[in-house]
Amino acid sequence: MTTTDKLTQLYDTLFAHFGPQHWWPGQTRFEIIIGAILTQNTNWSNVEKAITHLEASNVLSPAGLRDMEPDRLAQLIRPAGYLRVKAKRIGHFLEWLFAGYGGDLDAVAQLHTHSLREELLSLNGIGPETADSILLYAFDRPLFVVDTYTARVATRHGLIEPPFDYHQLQDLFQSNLPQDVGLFNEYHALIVATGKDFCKPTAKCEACPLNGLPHTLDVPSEC
DNA sequence: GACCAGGCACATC
DNA sequence: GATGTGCATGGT
Repeated sequence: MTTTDKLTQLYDTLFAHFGPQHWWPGQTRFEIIIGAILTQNTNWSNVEKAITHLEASNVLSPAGLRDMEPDRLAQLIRPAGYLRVKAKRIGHFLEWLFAGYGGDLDAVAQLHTHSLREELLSLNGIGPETADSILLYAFDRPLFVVDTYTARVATRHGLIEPPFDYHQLQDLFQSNLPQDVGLFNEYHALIVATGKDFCKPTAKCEACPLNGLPHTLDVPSEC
């Protein structure tokens, strides 16, 4: 069985079980970007609370957040955790957005994928996963988003052998699947759904829909 | 009360 | 270069 076959089978199995995920759970480009920063190492339900606060305060826009006191921003996003860290990270992004693009995300969208990725990665607080989430979900660029769930699923199903880094795991998916924004969108969302429900750190994988695939390894007692 | 959650930067060895 | 640690809140 080729890697492409395995990845396709994995996707088909997850899609059959979970159905379409309709990601990203955010309306606007800007909201997706802010959500991508807020969800760093954080449960999405906590992020939703923070975003609700921003919406209720009518500041969920580039200018709205730029004009806000850092302390006040930190308080509004408090439920998402790491409030001071994330307030700073949002500030760094806004500083870049206004300094280079007048606060206009449509202008940012004119950049080529590689240039935009490099610019995002140069910002303090935006690493590979956050950058790729923004590129895929806010700017429709065909990049596969790798997160802890991806690493866990791929390892447990023998798709990659540790140790590996972010790029190696990303390359596994990108080199063996069609470069399709819709596919990458859904695939990552499905992996997250699996992670939330089944593929836990010390997990009980028994009921996981991926059990029974030819490339499923023995369930590890500890991962 | 411990563990986990859609990371990242920085210090230290 | 690899490994460890701080950052913070809320659900299970």
